[in-house]
Formats: sequence, structure tokens, C-alpha cells
Amino acid sequence: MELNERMKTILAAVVHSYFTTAEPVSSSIIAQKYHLNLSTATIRHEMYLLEKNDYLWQPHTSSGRIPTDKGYRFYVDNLMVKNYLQEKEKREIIQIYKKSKEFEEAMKMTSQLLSKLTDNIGVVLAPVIYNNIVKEIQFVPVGYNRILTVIVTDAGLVCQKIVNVSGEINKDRLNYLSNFINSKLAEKDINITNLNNILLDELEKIISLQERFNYVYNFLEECFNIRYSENKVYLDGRINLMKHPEFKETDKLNYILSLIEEENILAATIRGYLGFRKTKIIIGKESKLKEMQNCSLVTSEYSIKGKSAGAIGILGPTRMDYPRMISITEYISDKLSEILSEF
Amino acid sequence: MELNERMKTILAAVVHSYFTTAEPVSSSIIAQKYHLNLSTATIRHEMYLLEKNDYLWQPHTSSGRIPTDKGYRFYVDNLMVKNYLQEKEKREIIQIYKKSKEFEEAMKMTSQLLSKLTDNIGVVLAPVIYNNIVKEIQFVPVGYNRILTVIVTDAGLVCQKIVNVSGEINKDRLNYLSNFINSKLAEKDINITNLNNILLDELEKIISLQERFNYVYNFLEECFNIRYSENKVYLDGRINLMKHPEFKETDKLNYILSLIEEENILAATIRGYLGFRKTKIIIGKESKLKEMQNCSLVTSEYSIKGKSAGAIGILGPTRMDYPRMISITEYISDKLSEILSEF
DNA sequence: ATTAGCACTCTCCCTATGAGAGTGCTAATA
DNA sequence: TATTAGCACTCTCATAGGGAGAGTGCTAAT
Repeated sequence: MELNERMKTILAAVVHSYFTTAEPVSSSIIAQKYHLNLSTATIRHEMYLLEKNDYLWQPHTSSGRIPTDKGYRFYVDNLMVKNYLQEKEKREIIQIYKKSKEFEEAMKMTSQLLSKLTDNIGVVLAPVIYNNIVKEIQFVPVGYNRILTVIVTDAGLVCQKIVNVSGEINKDRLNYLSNFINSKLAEKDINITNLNNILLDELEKIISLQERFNYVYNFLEECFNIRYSENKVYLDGRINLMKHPEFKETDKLNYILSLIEEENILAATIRGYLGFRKTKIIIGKESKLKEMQNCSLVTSEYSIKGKSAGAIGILGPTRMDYPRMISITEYISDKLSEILSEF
Repeated sequence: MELNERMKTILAAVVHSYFTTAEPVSSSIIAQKYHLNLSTATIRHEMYLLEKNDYLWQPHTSSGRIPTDKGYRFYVDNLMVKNYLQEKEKREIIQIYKKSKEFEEAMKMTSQLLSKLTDNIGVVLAPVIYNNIVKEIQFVPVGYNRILTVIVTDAGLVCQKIVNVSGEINKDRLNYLSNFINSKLAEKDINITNLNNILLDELEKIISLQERFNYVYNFLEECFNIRYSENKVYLDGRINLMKHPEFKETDKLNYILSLIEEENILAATIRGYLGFRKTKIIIGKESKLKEMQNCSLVTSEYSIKGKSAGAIGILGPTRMDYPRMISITEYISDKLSEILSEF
């Protein structure tokens, strides 16, 4: 069924009122607050139709209406008016970012910013590296028999890993290895996911049979074995959940808390949305995760030097101020892109 | 007032029963479950005295009794029977640790182990480094104008920091700097907290006036400027809180969640307890933090190569199985010490 | 097509009530 | 003198009833 203009107006009014008060919205409230010049009976009739078409629902027969996930979706796709951040707010965000000089710090600040500005949970997915080209590899001996491997990618991301070696690998040997590897890296673009395969193949040609089965080979294998699946997630503002009446009952809270606890799952979810559109909105049951039933997730990709790198977002109850959530998320992702590109 | 033997027995019984059922303990329950060969009236009388002396309290006049913080404290200090982990459990812990080959991984696993074994929140305070001696400093150029500074301490801890340099610092220059610094470090023990002062003083003597006010000097200043206050904390099992009836009401939960959210505060608290005893137990209001009112914290220090490094612990409701919490925390801290010393 | 009017439904809050659990006190007992 | 049986008392908790209020759906009138 196609919604007529009046139904759209009423749906938007219900979404707005419900967001503001967290109370089911009655026909009389719509009539009073939104000046539609319609009687409550007419509004009631339209709401009845909206309910029949799954845009609204009632907690019980004689209560006001609440938007369904479908109702929110229609609102987000067709009805909502874009929100623009105030210049003052923009300045504040920029001001805060000026303090962050390190990568880790920038990630943390971003999640804090998101949670403070939205009163929801701020989520930052660290840059995914599996599509990065390796530019440079360095070996730094630290202490007695440990070697710090530093991998620098084309996006300027730095992966580090400390590897224990059973025997001693002397400095000349290390230099030889790193020179060889870096010359190969200069010759052709090697994706970080292929690092292990390609480089070990190349190395096999020059490493003597003897060494191939000893610690040098093992050492390198471990160095290149980077975990792509483990995508760090920065979360902030968990406590904000308590501010929302939908999480007053502990069992509702339980769901979302378990989602937040399993950062890997959250990371995987967000990662799954990467690459389609800059901004992505997932409302309630649209997500396959049952823990997200009562929640919405607004994510926005950020980039490093123009190349999509990761995503940030906010997580909160489906009853949220979508226009504002979107504008905040998008603005912050833009600023984060700038910061990270400068690093 | 000195507690007589019978009062002690009854107090221990109340603590045990309350831990098991989470219900206020009545005189008849004590009589039934703990076979003291006393009438309920007698038990009631002793409980009355225990209450008058602040070891027990009643939610209301005609309900059973619950231990107070003081009651738990007396129990922990004088009454509880040490718990020993089963060999099977020990083996499982060791088995899990075998998988962890990196520092970060070991930290995460430890917090997971703690939370899973105790059904509480697992807390791991990363090694504090402010009492470490600096053994070695390395500069690794990464990308165009960024330099990775690697500081290795006597405990084998590795601090890293990426510093952006405005101008270019060539490799020879970097080598010269690191050679100079490392020779100074070999000469005398320099604590990491003094790094900035001492080394910059030394460097002033050899760096030309011109350079002192340019990027080389600034660069080094930034390299040595390490944040000691930021002590990373690894938390796991937040969701476990929901299992405990004391956190059924959201306002109770609010308190502890806000504590967990502010990891810095938690870190500072635990850090404050370091250096006195291996194991430390903080019960409810014994902590100055109001967020910890309904919680107890059991911490145990771990060490690296015999030198106290950090602490692990569990955080849960005051109603907890103290003997078991203590044995788990202590055992895991021992194992963690072994693992970290091997790294 | 819209609306006024009205019966109906459901929640929420308040009160009352009774059962049950547990206590404190007292007088009897070993 | 220490212990205990007995009992009145207190408080919680679950249940039910009732009235107010909010909001609806339906119908007949405009």
C-alpha cells in the first residue's frame, strides 16, 4: 500500500513525538502538537491504517502507537529532514581532535566524542588492513631473543608484532632479510593478506635448505602471520544505555550488553557493512543479531588518504533522533578521515 | 566485643548460606543446614548480638540476616577456610595459557579466564612501568616523516610511540642519536620517569645550539614523553553482573557500570593497592569509591622475573565466594607471572 | 470525506486482606 | 545459668477489587 501525504505526515509526527517523550503517541497528542487541522478521529483512522500496514503498533488495545522497525525505516528513507550541525558544535569537535596526536588516541577520542554527543554508545572500528599493500618491513631486536616486526602499509598503517626466536638471529642476518624483503616489496605490490605466501615462496629460493627448516624460517612465518580477523573496536558510553527508558528492565539491557561484550561480533557486523555506502543505518530486527532487536546502529565509513579504511558509528535504542545521529556520525567520520590522513 | 566461638560459627554459616542462596538467612535455616545442635531461639539470640555489633543486618524487622561489610571482613580475615583449586582446573588454566604467545594476548586471556572461572568481572592491570629502568631505545623510520620509537625496559616491557617529525631526520642522524642514548643507558640506570630530564640534559651538551631549538630536539622531547598515568586495563565479563540478583535493579547496576566505564579510575584504584601484599581484598564501603559500595574487589599482584609488575583481580558483588575468588586470582597471577617472565 | 459522540478496553494506582516467614521477648526447663 | 518452647508481633508479598484516566474503534450525523 502506498502511503498518502497525510499518512506520511502523521507517521513522521509519531516518530518525532515518540522519540521526544518515549511514550506511546495518541491521536490527541498529534492533533495538539503538530497542528494538522484534523480531528482526532481522522488521525485515529489514519493511524489505524498505518498500524494495519505495519508502520505502527500498539502495546495494548487502548494505548497510543509506537513506530515499528518498518515505520522507522520508512521515516529514515523518505520522511526525515536532514539535520545540520551547528557551527559551534563543529568547532568543538575540531577543537577536541586537535589534541590527538597519535593513532590510538584519535580512535579513543572518536568513540568518546560519539558517545558524548549522542548519548548513545560510540563505536569505532579500527582501520581494516586486509586490503592494504605492504610498503615496508622492519625488524627491530628488542632485549635478548625477541624481535619486533614492524609492517608499514600504503595507507600509512603500522602493524607491530613481537616475535620470540628460539635461537639468535644476528643483526647482519636481519638486515639481509629486511633488505631482501623490502626490495621485493618495491618491485611489486603485495597485499598484506598474501604476505605470508608470496614472501615465503621468494625466500625459499634464497634461503638454504638447512635454514628453511630452522628458526629463521619459522621466525619469518610467525612475523608475517597477522590476524586480520581481529579488528579492534573502541567503545565508549556504555553507561548511556541506562539513560534510556527502554533499558530500564534488566532483561532488555542484557541483550545489548552481551552484544557490547562480544566486541568481535560487533566488529564483524560493522565490517560486513563496509564498502556499500558511506552511511548505513540498521534498525532493530533488520540486523540478524538477536541482541540488536531493540537497537539501531548508525555507521559511517572513514577513509585514509581517500581510501576507505574503517567505520565509526553509534549504537542505541531504535527510538533515536536519526537525523542528528546521522549528521554527527558523518561529520565525525569526515574529520577522522582528515586526521588520519595527516598522520 | 570479642566474638565467642559460637558466634563465629554462626557468622560463617550466615556468610555461606547468604552466598549460596542470595536470600537473607533465618535462624531456622542455620539450624537446619549447619547442624549446630542449637535451638533457633539460641541462634536468634546470637544473631541479635552479631547484629548489635555490626556484623549482620536485617533488610526489615522480621526478615533474616545478611552479613555487613564488617561481617565479610571478619569472615575473610578470621573464619574462611582456604580453597584449593582442583588439579583439573589448574591444568585447564595452564592449557589455555599455552596458546598465548604475545603480551597483549596474554593480558586478554587472563581477563577472560578470570571472568569465566569466577562469574564476575575479570580485571587485568597491565604492567606499570614507572619503576622500570630503560635498557635500550630504538628509532625506526616508518613511512615518510614518522618515526617509531621503541623503548625496552629491564623487565622486558616494550613501549612504543609513533612520532611525527616536521622535517626530515636522516638515518645517520637517527643512528647517531640512538647510539649516543644507548651508550648513556649502558653507563647508568635511568628510570623511565627520568628519561626526559636526564637524556635531554645530556643531549643538550652535544646537540648544537642551532639544533636544540629545532625539530630534532622537539622530536626527542616527544619521544621520551611517555604517559605513565594511562595504565591500560583489560576487562572481561561485564555481562556476568546480570547473573547476580543484587544487580537486578538498574540503579544498582548503574553504579558499577559507571565504574567499569571509567577504566582509568579502576586502574588508579588497583594501582593504589600495589606493593603492600600480594593479595588484597576490598569489601564494599572499604573502598572510597561510592561506585564500589555493593562490590568487592579481589586483587593479586603478578610479577615479571621476580619484580612486581601489575595486578589482576575480580570485581563482583560483596556476596561472593571469597575463598574461591582468592585461590583463583592467586593461581592465575602466578601463572601469568610465569608466562610474562618467559616472554 | 470528516467529525462528534460514545461505549468499550486496558493500564495504573490505591486499598484491603490474608498467608507466611521470621523475629524478640518471656517464662519454663535442664 | 544457659537454653529453649511458646507466642505475640511485624513486615513482606501475592492477590483481588475498584475507580480514575487515557485512548481506542465504531457509528451516525454533518
